[in-house]
Amino acid sequence: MFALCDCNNFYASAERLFRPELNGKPIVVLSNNDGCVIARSEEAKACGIKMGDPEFLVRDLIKKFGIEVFSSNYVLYGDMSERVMHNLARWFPKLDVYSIDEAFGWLGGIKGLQHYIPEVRKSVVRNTGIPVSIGVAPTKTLAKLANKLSKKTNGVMVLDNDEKITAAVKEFPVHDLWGVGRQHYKKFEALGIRTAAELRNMPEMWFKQNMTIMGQRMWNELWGRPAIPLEVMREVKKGITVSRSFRNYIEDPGVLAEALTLYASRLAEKLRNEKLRCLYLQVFLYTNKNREDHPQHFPSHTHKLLIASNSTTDLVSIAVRVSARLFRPGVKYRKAGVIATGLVPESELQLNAFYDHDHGKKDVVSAVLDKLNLAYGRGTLRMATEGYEKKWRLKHEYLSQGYTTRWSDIIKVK
DNA sequence: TCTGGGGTCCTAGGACCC
DNA sequence: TCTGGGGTCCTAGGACCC
Repeated sequence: MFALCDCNNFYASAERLFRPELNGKPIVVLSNNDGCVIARSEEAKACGIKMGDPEFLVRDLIKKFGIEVFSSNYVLYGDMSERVMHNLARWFPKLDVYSIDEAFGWLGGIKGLQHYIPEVRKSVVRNTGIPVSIGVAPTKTLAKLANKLSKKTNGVMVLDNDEKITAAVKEFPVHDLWGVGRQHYKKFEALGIRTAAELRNMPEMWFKQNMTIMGQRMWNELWGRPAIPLEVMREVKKGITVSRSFRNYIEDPGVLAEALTLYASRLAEKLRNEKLRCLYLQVFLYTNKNREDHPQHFPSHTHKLLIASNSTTDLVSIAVRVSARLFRPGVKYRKAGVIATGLVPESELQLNAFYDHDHGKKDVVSAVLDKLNLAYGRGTLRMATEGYEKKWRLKHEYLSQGYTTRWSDIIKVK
């Protein structure tokens, strides 16, 4: 049996934990650049704010209901997430951390789940202050479904026999199923398939033909046969991305180079943190696809490195060079990013016989960079091409404090 | 004026290999 | 008239996830 544990309204709950006067009040958390709503308390949902709503379109609702607004504070959410996962890990023989606010727990032969699961839930809420919901079923897909249903009751739903599963899928809307997005839903709608029960009654081959092998797995999972295994070692990443929207449009290649310098520097830091180097560096630019009156341009290029690297100077110089080639005059760019792929462990550096490598000099520079920036704050020492003014930098007008990660921000008790 | 960021997996097609 | 079979690697694009 699998348990899917999910934090309720995670970012909103994390913000409210340190502002208890907001209990019972509507609050929302905005995406980076204060662009759109990515988390809502139950009270905010009741005000009619929807997931993904652009902030400027719901500004009137926010004012009308006095909704408290927060910018994303990922340092805080990351730290709270660690606490929740640490607590969950004590209750399950194996834990598969699936996202910042969700984990699959494997229950092995644990008996008496109807009593055990509520205990898990109570313990996590007591120890972290974050409310969680838990759904239990024989497969991951059904556990996700049980979890959704649990949110309407007391936060726990255990589907441990066929009768309970059949009852649960009977009226469950297909678009709420794990693995069904907008495109698949459109197809189901055209065929008149509304519920999970109706969907799983389709033949296996129909799933395979219409939804590739992913659909075939879903079909098996809906019938209680596990097709998606637990992944306890999820941390081996395939790629690492740093990308951001700009506060304003960028139309100047020099300013674009500033942004790419910052992103590539952050990417190099992330690689070094994970003790990885990359063999490929992809650079991409985006225009605003919501503006039909703007010329659109989504160029991208993947550069192959001769030797895998995680050095700031290497990645920055490639990113700046590539971005200059991708840039087209007269286009308003909205977003840019860098993606590192072909990741290899730092310890397994493969040298190139035809390349005059630097015998580790760049590693020394990177180490100095990391040491100074750790001691004196991120960005203390940086590449000159990053610029000084940075008018394109993210908007973060409603940022809360680093309550659990910065000494000066710790809450004082009178 | 104002619409996020970071991922995964799958498929198809091209280039290349023997 | 009629031009193989079996691979790998890479890229681009689609769909989905939180």
